[in-house]
Amino acid sequence: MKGDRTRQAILERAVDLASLEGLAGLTIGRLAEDLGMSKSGLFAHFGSKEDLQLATIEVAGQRFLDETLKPALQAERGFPRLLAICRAWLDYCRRDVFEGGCFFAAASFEFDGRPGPVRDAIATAMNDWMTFIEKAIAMAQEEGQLDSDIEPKQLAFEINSIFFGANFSWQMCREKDAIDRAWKAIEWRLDALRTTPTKQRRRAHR
Amino acid sequence: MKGDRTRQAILERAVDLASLEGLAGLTIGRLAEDLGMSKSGLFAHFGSKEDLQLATIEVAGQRFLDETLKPALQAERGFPRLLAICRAWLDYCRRDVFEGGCFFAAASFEFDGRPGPVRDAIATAMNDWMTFIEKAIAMAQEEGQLDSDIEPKQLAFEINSIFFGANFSWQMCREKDAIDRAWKAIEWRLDALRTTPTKQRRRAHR
DNA sequence: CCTACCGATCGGTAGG
DNA sequence: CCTACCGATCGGTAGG
Repeated sequence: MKGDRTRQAILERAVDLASLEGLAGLTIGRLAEDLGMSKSGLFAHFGSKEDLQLATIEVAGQRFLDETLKPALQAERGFPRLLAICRAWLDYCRRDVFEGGCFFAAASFEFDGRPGPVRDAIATAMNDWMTFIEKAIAMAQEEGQLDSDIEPKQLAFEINSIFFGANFSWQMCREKDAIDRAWKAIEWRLDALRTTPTKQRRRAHR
Repeated sequence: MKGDRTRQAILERAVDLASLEGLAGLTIGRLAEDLGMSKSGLFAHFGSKEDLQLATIEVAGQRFLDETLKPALQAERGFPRLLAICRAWLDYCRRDVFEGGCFFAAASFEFDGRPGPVRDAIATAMNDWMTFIEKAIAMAQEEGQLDSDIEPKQLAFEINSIFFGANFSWQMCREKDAIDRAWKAIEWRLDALRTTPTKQRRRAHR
């Protein structure tokens, strides 16, 4: 019980530290010092550094799910939900849900050249995420609200690219209108692909 | 003379190593072993690790300029040059000009949470690059070939986002059609914004 | 450009 | 969860 709470506290801090200084740059000594406990005491919760990294990825995924994805799923399926997901992501970026920006964007660019279980876990998480967007797109098409000519994979690629761009402008360039630009780009693209639009709704998300 | 050649050889290897394992993950010992020389012999070419990192960024910029930007500038100014720059970037991605993918994309996401001179140097390089794209867009507008209603900063943001997305799909997901998807996205966007198009040209780059 | 070092920190272990 | 360690590697220096 208490061990579980400690473990969770370690991992919550590990997630933020990793978003700031990298998942590879995460060191047990630094993390222990940050939490005011001994290195070996912290280490006892994990079998190896790799295990710590894998557990950190899992907790990051949970936080993303709780803070971003689940709320967006309240929107009605189809076009509204697709929009809600995009908005939720940009809001997650703006709110700095992870101290150093999107954990998964950082981890992806950090580990794309480092084969191993950590890279595989990040790739799986990102793949799940991309598949999730694709399904939201396909649903909007099934509802007859989105042009069926566009391949869901293509549109998901474009939307996710804008997310990377937003994270970059926000975290690296500290541009205040980073999120606005990203939202404009997504809105233009989705509005152009929209079918049977309601005038009221079009106005609502402008 | 010989010292300069050695220094250049060290930095060329440093650039590729950094693109694979990160600019922070770059260690002097690893680099020296890779090049078959002593740690201190290598270190003597630089005053500190930070100097090595800053020199690595410079050489990466030079390689990008030589292999990607300069050839694209052969295209006639305006819309053709804007297209050529985008094509050149996607080709640079596909050709793996840096062993582990785009050095600057990786460095941006790695250092956005690590204040200091290294982060500043990467931010400056990225800022120069974004400004360069913006100017290419503005030129196409001046030539009357691109819709003047679109803000150059906005379109540059969108194009650069697609570049990040392409690098991610190519390096992390190992998707063969990553570059095709990115090219499609850019082509669609630019074609929609194009004014006074020639039928012949439109067909040529489809 | 080398050998031979330095103190600090790395991931990890022993034993309690 | 701790103290007290381990060998390896880190960035960096002295002296040649």
